[in-house]
Amino acid sequence: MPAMKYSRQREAIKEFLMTRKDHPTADVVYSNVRDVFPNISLGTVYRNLTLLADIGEISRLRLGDGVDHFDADTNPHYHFICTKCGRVSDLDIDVLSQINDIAGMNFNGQITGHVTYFYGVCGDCCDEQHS
Amino acid sequence: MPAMKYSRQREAIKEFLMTRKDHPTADVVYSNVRDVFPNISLGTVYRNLTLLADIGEISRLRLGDGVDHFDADTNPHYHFICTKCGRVSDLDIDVLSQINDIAGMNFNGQITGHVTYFYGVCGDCCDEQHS
DNA sequence: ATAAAAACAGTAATCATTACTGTTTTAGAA
DNA sequence: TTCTAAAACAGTAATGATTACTGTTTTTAT
Repeated sequence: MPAMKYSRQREAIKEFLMTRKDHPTADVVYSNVRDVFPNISLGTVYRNLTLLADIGEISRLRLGDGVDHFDADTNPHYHFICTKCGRVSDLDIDVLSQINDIAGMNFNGQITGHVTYFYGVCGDCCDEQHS
Repeated sequence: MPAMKYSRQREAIKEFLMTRKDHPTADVVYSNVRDVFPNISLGTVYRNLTLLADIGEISRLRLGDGVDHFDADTNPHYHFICTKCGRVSDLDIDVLSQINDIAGMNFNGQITGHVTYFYGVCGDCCDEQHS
């Protein structure tokens, strides 16, 4: 556990993430932060995303599409992923903590949490189907 | 969509999966089916697992640990993954279809399903802590 | 100013998974 | 039971996301 030092690259990564609510992948972060630091390396982006996630300043989302997404909003909340366009969006519902208890009823062990994401067709893709 | 032909390898893969309720990875399937078909290739295992999943005879689980797990039980059900030993087990609770409706309340789009897995400490790992 | 620790850019390595290639099986018809 | 086209195979190469390594540059506290 080495002491963390300030870095302009890390700040830029965090700042970029905060401007986006679509939970970009490391690659998207990379190509955008490149506008500010033209020769930042992809390794630096990955290292800092991992580092920020480890200290809890951002969160890493695994949504079953094979690539990690990152979110500057660390408040527990749920996500929706569109099966048509792949876009990720936030859902405005309370955390379903009661389902941990339901799951634990017939289970021999301790359930401390769950990961849930919803899927379907997003608003924009629904509109396209009607036109 | 080519017509599917019988294959002994595919049958062995399916049969092995049915003997296990711990949802093994492709690699585990590979090393076990190798006992019956000593020179089956890893590619064949992957191809058949994907094929079986596509026709709905098995299901593919993405539990956030970076590797795919496979399950011969295709009835919709939930899974638990132990944060200590990594073991995966089935949970005996009803499908929480009502949470799709809850999630859809403040959402502009159609929610058709969700993926949920629970985590915590399994029975065996709980026991170890007390000894 | 100095120096140790941390971070960097660039690149190589890893690991799960998929794609390719030439050979073998399967299955239905001759 | 041949024969033949399609499908599957074994073996291997390629892909793609992510992590690890290396020598250089920043940071930060003395």
